[in-house]
Amino acid sequence: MQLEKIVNYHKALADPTRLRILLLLSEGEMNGQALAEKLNISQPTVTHHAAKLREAALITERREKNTVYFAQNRYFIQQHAEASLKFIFKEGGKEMSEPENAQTKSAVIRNFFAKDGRLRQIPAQYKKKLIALEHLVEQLEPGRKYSEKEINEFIKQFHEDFATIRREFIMHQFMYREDGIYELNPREQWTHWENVK
Amino acid sequence: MQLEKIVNYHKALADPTRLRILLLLSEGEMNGQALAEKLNISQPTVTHHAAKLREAALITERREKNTVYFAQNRYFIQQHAEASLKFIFKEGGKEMSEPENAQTKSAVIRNFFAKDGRLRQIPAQYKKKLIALEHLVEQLEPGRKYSEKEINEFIKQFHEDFATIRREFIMHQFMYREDGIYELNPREQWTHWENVK
DNA sequence: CAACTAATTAGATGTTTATCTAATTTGATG
DNA sequence: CATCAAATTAGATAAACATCTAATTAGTTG
Repeated sequence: MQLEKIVNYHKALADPTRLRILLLLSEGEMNGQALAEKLNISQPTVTHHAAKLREAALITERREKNTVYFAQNRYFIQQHAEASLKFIFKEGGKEMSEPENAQTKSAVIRNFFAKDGRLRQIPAQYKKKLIALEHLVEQLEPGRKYSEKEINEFIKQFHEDFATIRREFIMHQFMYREDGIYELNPREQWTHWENVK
Repeated sequence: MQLEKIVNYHKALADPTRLRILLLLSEGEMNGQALAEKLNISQPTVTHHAAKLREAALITERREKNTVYFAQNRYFIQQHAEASLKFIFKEGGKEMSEPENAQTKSAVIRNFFAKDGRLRQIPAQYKKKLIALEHLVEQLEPGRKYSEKEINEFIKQFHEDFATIRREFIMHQFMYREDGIYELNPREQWTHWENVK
């Protein structure tokens, strides 16, 4: 449900300790112990808050040996802030209808992809960008594990800026990365399916 | 303290009932009883939540006879959302130095405004947008009250999308609106002066 | 002022949650 | 496999909070 998500976003930010964690992370990633020390709290407390922040998708984690590095997920922080305002101001009611949606989709693909299938440019507008990204990931094999090099090669077929696009794949949850291995996420996790449902 | 304010903002929004109140108010003002009925909660509960929302300046109240009408305070809701993101992303620390600032400013004006004074396009980048907006509002008379129509006419001299720009004027605290009457805010309230101080 | 209506305050109750210490798990490394 | 380091889980405690009913206040109107 829409409402619940927004509540959780604000709950996540409605605590001074968590805000201070995010503030520290604005300078770069940090591991649990470092946070505990900086904030003068116990490690379990950090774990507790990290869990809340993770649930709301406000941070990302990266495991190296046995230490976990936390980082801001700027993208989702911003995304949720926006969604929240839209909700309160009720600018969410007037969504595209399904057919209109499908129409937009093919229009975007026509406009942004060349005949040979290459992506002319990355759309700046949010929804269009998602459509373009989706069009790309649909050409990956579900379940297959890709190395970073393979992903780069794949993207380069369509666009020279593979680094940006690879990052967007992760950011919008089209793919999941662990230890340099990339894998397609199930469709239900793709970012804009949230919007549509 | 900065932190505390932001926490309170998110606490205010971190409750489903309060969000639903705001949602109802997005359609216009409402009194306590009506809210209680719509939401299926007791009147004291409404009072309780109204107090929280009022503390965070997210609603305004108007008393008529013995009934109190609540309304969204869209302006502050947006303002706090913005402040919150700025805080988390720490866009308060690394400011431009004054001379650099002045230089950037005239460069932005040169680039975004045509010879005849019209705004070619609204800058997408945050700081540049602020500079452009400031340049516009500087041409309004301090202390004078403008009707919405007058504001629209004023903006149309510079750019066709008066609705967006009018909204930005409010959003960034260049102007204050009440009952359709617009007035310039004192310079100290303009958004980016916060950053500079 | 009596009666009415809407709102607020008081006080009670149950739930959520931030934090701690102690115990356990995870992963790496001698 | 024993040890070490970092993180997590379990469990306890205290504070914060959402909600209710009952009592009170504020304001209006016959």
